[in-house]
Amino acid sequence: MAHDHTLCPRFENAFNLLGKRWNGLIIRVLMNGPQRFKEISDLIPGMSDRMLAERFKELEAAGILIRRVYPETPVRIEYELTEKGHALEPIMDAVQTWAEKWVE
Amino acid sequence: MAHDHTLCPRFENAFNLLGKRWNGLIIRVLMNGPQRFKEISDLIPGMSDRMLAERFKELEAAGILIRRVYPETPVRIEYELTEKGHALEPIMDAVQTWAEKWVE
DNA sequence: GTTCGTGACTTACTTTTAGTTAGTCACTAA
DNA sequence: TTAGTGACTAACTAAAAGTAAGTCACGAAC
Repeated sequence: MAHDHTLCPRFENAFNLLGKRWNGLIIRVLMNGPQRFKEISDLIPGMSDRMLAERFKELEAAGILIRRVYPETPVRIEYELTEKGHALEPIMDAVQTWAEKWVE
Repeated sequence: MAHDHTLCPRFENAFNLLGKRWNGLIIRVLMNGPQRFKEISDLIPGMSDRMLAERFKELEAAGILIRRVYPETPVRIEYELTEKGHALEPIMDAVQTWAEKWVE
């Protein structure tokens, strides 16, 4: 057998996150700073609230974002990228660059 | 209503591709040059042949790769990135960099 | 003081997508 | 003649996503 350019397991793991529907868009939207549930929902056309709630839980568990509760009246809840989440910015930028050149 | 940082439709479109399971890994593997069905299949653990065949069709339709048939005996079929596909390299590199720093 | 609206979800149900197993077809080697 | 390989395809089941409606706490409007 020849040499195998086997996949890096960290790379695979990264694409388990990014390669899941909506995650890229959610992260992209949060790059503009913390936002509330409804704001994000409004910015991503086609995504249902159910999906957004589900993704938030996964992304929080993965350490990409945090959920902050401000106990005002009415209560305000914001979602914000962690350092790990912000570190995805170069990826988002690269996608944007590619998309501008090659999409449509 | 405040300003809306609405999503760029090209970006959205790009993530329709990258945000689909297996696509990132398939593209990553093809960055190392043209490869055959079975080689790619062997390099991506957990992905079935059915999925690979389906993804190839989609990625070919999206202009990311081409299917080349070499009429030898036995016939040899290779999948190769197009220019558009190769242009995804900075994204793959950015994912790799992020993964090395933040995954596991 | 009851309905109306908003924000952040949850539940129940349907459809779509993915995973699993087996099969096909054209060869070639034993 | 049988077994194996490469590149798929078909049939079926399981998991994920989509859709619609509901909940709960509140505050404002009629």
